Amino acid sequence: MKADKREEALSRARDLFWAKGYHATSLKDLEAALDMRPGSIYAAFESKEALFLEALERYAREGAARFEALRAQHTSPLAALAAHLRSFADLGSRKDPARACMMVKTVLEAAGDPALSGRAEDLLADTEARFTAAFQDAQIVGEIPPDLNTAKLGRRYIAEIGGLRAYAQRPGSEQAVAEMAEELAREVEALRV
Amino acid sequence: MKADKREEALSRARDLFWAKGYHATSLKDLEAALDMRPGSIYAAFESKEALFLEALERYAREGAARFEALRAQHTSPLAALAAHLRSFADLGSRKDPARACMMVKTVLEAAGDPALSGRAEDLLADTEARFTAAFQDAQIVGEIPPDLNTAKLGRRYIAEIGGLRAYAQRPGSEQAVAEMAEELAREVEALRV
DNA sequence: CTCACATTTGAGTGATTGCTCAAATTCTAA
DNA sequence: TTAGAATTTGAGCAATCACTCAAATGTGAG
Repeated sequence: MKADKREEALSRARDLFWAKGYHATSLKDLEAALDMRPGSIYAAFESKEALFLEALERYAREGAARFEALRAQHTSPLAALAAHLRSFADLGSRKDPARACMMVKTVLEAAGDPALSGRAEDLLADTEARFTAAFQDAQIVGEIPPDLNTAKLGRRYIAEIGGLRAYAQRPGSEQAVAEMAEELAREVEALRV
Repeated sequence: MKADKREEALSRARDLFWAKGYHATSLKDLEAALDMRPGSIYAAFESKEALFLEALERYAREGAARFEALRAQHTSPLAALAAHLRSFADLGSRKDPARACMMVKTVLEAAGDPALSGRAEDLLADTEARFTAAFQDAQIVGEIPPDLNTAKLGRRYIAEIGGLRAYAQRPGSEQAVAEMAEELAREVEALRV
């Protein structure tokens, strides 16, 4: 299979799995979404589980890239963290497959499946580490008080985003989500000395 | 089927569904957990979906009762809201089937199934309304400033709990969850005029 | 105890699950 | 143009899914 065709298929699989979750997505669904027959799917990806894991990996990588892009365009680490929160303000009006985070959805759905939940947990830990690193950098450049616990800030930050995006999954929450994203961004900015 | 036997079966079903989610729970699993044969399950409960909905309803009712009990034992509405947050401090050491909220898990897992996600959304809205009402009462008795938006406070409060409990689902989070619950409780208390 | 009724049983239903593989098709290079 | 390799096809596999129902068992009244 050609490399870009494979990427395209992986994107579609990511969208399907993100929207419906692992168990509710059948191979019939995947066949239709990827426009591939079972044999081709199993030739390109090892199994439904392996395809899911690769799609999840891709989802996490894209999210990390978006955050790193914000870090690159903001000199201030704190400004990047605030901008990242503000990027969820329009969560309600996006065409995304789901509003909640695919890693969080996986940890909650696949609690009994170590291969899936374990990988999702690791990817969430990586994500949290990136947020914590940004708070550390903010502390190093003197943006936030030196006595603040950056690990605690990172945990709180990722928990806050998880809560916001799970809330956003509820219908009619668009306005509330926009307000809450702005409120969270201001709270991060209020850490500035 | 005797009434208390039915209640017992419903409790076990709630635990199984709460732990594994709707799709990952098979009728075989339920037969074993309830110690009932398929015919009896279908005689007592209409279908797997109806059983799940009744179990979810029960979960929500129990959660509401716990919060109302806290409200009854605290004269101060704000103290009840803070105590409720502190009740999640030991989330990590409990024997509960799962650490995340079953209603949130359902909204995220059953996004494509209106019967399930719709009911879970409604129950979450009820829960949010109870929190909002507590903030309103706090405002009425003059515990918090009269210019605060209690609907906003209620939304933020339930989103915060959702985030905390989803975070708690990750392994090794016990200590962090205890700290975060305490931190959230103090922030609610800090609203006091 | 007996009988009528209510409940439980579990083998078995058709549908669907993730997945396989021989055959058909497409691609590559000489 | 053509032979050989690589890929795709889709009918069909065994296993499992949610669920049914005739038969067995349990229950309460007389």
